[in-house]
Amino acid sequence: MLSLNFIRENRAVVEKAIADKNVTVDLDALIALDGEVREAKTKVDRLRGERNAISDSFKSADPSERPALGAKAKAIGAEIAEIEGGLNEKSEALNGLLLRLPGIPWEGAPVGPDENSNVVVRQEGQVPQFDFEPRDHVALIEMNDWADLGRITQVSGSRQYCLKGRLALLEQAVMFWAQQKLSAEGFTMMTVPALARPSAFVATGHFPGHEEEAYEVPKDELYLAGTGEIALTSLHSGEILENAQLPILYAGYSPCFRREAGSAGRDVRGLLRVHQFYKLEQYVICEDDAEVSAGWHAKLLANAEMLLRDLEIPYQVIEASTGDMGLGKYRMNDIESWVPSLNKYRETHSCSTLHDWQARRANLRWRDGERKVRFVHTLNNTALASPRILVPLLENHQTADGRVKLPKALQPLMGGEYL
RNA sequence: GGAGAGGUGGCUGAGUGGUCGAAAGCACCGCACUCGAAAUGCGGCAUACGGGCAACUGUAUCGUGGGUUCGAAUCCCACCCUCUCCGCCA
Repeated sequence: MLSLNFIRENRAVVEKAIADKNVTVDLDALIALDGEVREAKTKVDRLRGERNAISDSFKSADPSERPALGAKAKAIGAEIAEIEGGLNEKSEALNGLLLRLPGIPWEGAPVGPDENSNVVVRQEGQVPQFDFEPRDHVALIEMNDWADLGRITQVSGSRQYCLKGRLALLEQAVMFWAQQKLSAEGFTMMTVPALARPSAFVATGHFPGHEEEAYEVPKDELYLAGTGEIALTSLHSGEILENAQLPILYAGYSPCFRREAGSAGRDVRGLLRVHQFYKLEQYVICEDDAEVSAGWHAKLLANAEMLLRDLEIPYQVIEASTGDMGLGKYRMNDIESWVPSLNKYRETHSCSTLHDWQARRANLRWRDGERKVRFVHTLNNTALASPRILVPLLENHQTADGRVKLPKALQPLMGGEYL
């Protein structure tokens, strides 16, 4: 969310952001509504002041004057109610538009309407050269009986999976390993619920707009989150954090649910795109200084790269374009891991800086050195999302005989060189 | 699920219809005292929106939303949340 003050004073900047982010918002209507709301509010405030003055004089007034005072106050009350009727409607409309307004992207982001404008920043690690025909992860799984990808659909439908045996163990191992790594980097481990209220989805920016991508639990007015970010952002909502509390570093672990509406037929094979997965998420709340949050952005990216390096998975870092980065984001860098069977890199991580766009929605603030109250900056990046990460993990480390050689980092936890 | 209690400022906690944005204490900040500190004394200390160059000022906020009233932290209704006991349960 942007402040109305900022919108009034930087209209051209907002217009450019709307265009660059490839969204449609009626800015003219928004600005007109803002004017109307403010005008009505001023009027109501003045009337309330008058009525308060009458009420204050009520007790000291001569009893014979009281009925007249009461009638006058009541008349003002009616006037207020009338104006307020329209005012509520207008502020709701205004708020609706405000929630759809994009954050201002950073100047360095490539400008373009969608992911085709993304830029590869760099590639790391050695793409494996196999002297045999490499198998895809589904073939490896079937050879080794590492999952049930068929039967489970009769229980839960498509895009479901059931990890089995050593692969099920590997998922736990790699998560625990990553959790320890992040803890060592100063992140506080948090397990957070996937079930959340609509307000939490609004705070992150998922609502309004992406309702179709979330599972709904109507009986309890809850939705299933597709990322731990949703719980973590609202965890401190409404608070004013003290200077000394910042930065807050969380390593959030949660189940994640995505309906994958609109991606029918895409990545239906295997573990790449599923409805339920588990994600360890890096999450930062810091002061609203662009340099400070840029520093954390770099750190979150470096952490993710450290994990991939230790997992011996080749990857590339993407600078997301304005049209691809999402409504509220200031900057987004995806990391794509090498998937041999597809002969290309696929997204496994997404690192985002939101500046104060989410903080305003979540009403999440801090008190600076001069005791002034300001909104914080929020950032998040994947640490590890499974089972997607298992795809490059299996495929990049496969051997000619259909086994998988574990990266050294995981060998102690798994008790051997091979899965 | 059943029965009961309760939600007030950073914290504790007073306040059951008006002068209450809210006593008091703690914490915090400033000043005085001190070589320095402690103790003590004095003062300050919520947030949002609007008006004013400013001093300042108007409105709203006592879990949330409605209602009653000239006037609501205080009365009524709904919801949310917390706690206690019972039941159920991984």
